[in-house]
Amino acid sequence: MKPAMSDASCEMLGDFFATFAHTTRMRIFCALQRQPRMVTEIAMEAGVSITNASQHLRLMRDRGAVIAEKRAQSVYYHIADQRFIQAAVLIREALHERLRHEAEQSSVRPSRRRSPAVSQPA
Amino acid sequence: MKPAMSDASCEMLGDFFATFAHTTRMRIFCALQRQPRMVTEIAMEAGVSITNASQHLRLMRDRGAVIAEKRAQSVYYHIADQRFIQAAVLIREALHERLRHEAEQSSVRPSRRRSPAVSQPA
DNA sequence: CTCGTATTTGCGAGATTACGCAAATACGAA
DNA sequence: TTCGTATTTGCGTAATCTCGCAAATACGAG
Repeated sequence: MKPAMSDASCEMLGDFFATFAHTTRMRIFCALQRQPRMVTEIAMEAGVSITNASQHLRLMRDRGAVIAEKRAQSVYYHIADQRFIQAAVLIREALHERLRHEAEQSSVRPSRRRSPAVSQPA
Repeated sequence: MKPAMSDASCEMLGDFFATFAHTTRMRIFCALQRQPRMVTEIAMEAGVSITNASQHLRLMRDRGAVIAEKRAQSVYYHIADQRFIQAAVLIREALHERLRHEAEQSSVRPSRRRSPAVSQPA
């Protein structure tokens, strides 16, 4: 029964998912999808302080999600790998689809919790 | 300058990434890729207590990452959407590739931090 | 060198998350 | 119903994360 992914891979992936597990960092990620940006711009687009943007960017950089490049007196950041964007797209589609289904459900049956708890056998 | 993703989408995606932002949950995710499993099995494969597995599973279920189904006296869990697996594969490949590159680099230059800090212009 | 812009860092408080333990449920079998 | 297996929940503590503020750097322009 060999694991599909080693323990090390699981830890690495878990850490990486944590990189995007924050609304602000996800907003930063979105902003960078369009083009490289300097910290001040990123902070503005994400609606946070420059200090805070820098803190999040450091975390993302340390985990390999983004890459920093110095140009003149500014530091420009860009996404490290296009596959991160592809992955986010896949997830977003799946979540949106689920939202649509839930919307349909709730028009028939009144709401309950965020996701169906345990489906009972028919 | 319209956002590639709305604020709501960013929050939703951020929350979702948090769902996998933990080594144990990633291990659970791996275990479930092979086939549906009951809590006891999951706990064993992930190397955690049953209580703890149940706690993580609840979080994952509430966020729509996995689906629970009752069979006899057990509850079987499975991954809610194949795209989550595809996304993880994309990310894993990107990270592994980066690891390989870093390994090559470090055989030339001694290591420093986890990711290159700021690349200097040539 | 001195100034000003751009970014990073140290630090502490507040908020959130993780996990063990004990107790509560759920439910099929006898 | 009573028992036993399977799972969930409540709760308190420990660990981690987030963010603002002040201070430190980095560096091009004058």
